[in-house]
Amino acid sequence: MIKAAKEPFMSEVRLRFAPSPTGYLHVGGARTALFNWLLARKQHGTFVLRIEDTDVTRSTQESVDAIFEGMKWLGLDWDEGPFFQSDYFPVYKEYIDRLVAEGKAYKCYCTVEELEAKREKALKEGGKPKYDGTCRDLPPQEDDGRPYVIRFRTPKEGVTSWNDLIKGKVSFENAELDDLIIQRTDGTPTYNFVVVVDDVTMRMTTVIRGDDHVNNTPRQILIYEALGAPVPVFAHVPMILGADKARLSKRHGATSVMAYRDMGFLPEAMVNYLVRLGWSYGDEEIFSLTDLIEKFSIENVGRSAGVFNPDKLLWLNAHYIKTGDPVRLADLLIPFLKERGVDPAQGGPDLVAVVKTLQERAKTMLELADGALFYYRDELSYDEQGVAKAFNADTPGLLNALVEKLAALPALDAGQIEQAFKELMAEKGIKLGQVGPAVRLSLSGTTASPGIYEMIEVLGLAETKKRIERAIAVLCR
RNA sequence: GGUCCCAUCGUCUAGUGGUUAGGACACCGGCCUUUCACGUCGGUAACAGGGGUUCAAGUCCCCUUGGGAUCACCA
Repeated sequence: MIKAAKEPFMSEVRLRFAPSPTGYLHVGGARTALFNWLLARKQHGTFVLRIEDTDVTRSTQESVDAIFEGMKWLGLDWDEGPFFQSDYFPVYKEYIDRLVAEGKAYKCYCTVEELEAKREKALKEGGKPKYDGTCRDLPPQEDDGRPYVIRFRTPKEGVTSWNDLIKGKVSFENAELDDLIIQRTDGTPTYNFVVVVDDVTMRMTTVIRGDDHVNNTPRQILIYEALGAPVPVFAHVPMILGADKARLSKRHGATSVMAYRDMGFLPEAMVNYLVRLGWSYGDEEIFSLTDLIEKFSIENVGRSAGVFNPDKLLWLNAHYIKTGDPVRLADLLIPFLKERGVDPAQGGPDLVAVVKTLQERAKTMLELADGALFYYRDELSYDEQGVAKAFNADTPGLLNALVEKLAALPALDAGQIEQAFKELMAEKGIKLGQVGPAVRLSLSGTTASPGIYEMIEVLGLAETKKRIERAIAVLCR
């Protein structure tokens, strides 16, 4: 008998991306999300999105929306969620009460001031700034109205270790850990506890997260054990650094994923770049999301931190613009064009045709937009140096002759246009260099543009004629 | 400072005891060419240092050095 494919197996992998909504989706978070998503997709598992908003004061709706927007842009969809931790406070409370009842957690009445003083004193005496356990062995007592936090009772001996999918075996002496607070004075639970409860209740099998959580992991494992829950497999992804090898931050440039969209990057370039930062597959450089689902493996993620290299991102972006579908690119280009005061829907050459002439000349959508502007502008400003070189007394005659030839063509395609140029050159006994640059300037206003034949074809006869005549009028006085 | 992690070209990396240490970005040069680009061919450039283990070490072990992370009633 064959089992239905949909039937859930205990072996099904479940992963999650769990950002805290306190800012935009940054490239590091995006990469973590991507790795989780890829592994889930590759193993036909489940990918969950969970918003870690237990810090109610720092969490914002704008940040939540920014995360959704970033995920959507990158093409990372989720199977369950989004779940918001703030919706589950009663659940956490229940688990905490259970630990207290079992003696695995206890109330601590030390005040913030007392703790601060102890920390400073310990530091001053060269000791470790750990909680000293003042309330750890207090006899159980009735509440007398004094505020308290709840601390997790960490074993004083033994070793906690795990086999990290990326880093290998990592071990901590329990004696190095102190009794962390799992519930604040105001009754809300803290991060290290909540993640564990959520990962337990959401049945996570694998946790891929940033390197900066390595030090939290032993505490969390201890909590899993106290809860009697299975411990998931961990994979700690190395950090992303700036050019100076310091943790990537705004001063290195944009860190928000959406900022890259606004700077004219394609999501596939971003995904490709991010996945290759720390992961590799032989000598291959170009990967689509579909390739990655097949080829990605967390074991091949490197252990060391990587420097974010904007140049390589740019190269990838140029690659995807060059090889991208012109129809899609044209569509994506419209907002950039509108920002520049051009609306292709209001007339002018076909945008898809325009894009085709520019694809291999643009590294970003911004460059593509800038390069496309001249096609839609009525008034061109002409590059002075170019004009000085390309225009002389013979130019008007040559240009007019060219227009006549173009007008006589049965069809205005690149092949025929080239033919017309050849005839003109033969008849006048000139080389292309004596007329080409002037045509280019007349049509585009610049010396760097798509091919002359391409431009004529895209602009069409009427517009080509108009532009050449205007150039003669303006430049040959 | 304690703890934990990391270490191959400038950068991303391949390498799993025996390689002329490979690829990619960037950079430099040739070619192509109607401009700018694209493309293409070629070049410069790395095993942090020191000890072991071994016939043999970029690969294994130790130390040093250098980076990074973390030590909250943040996540």
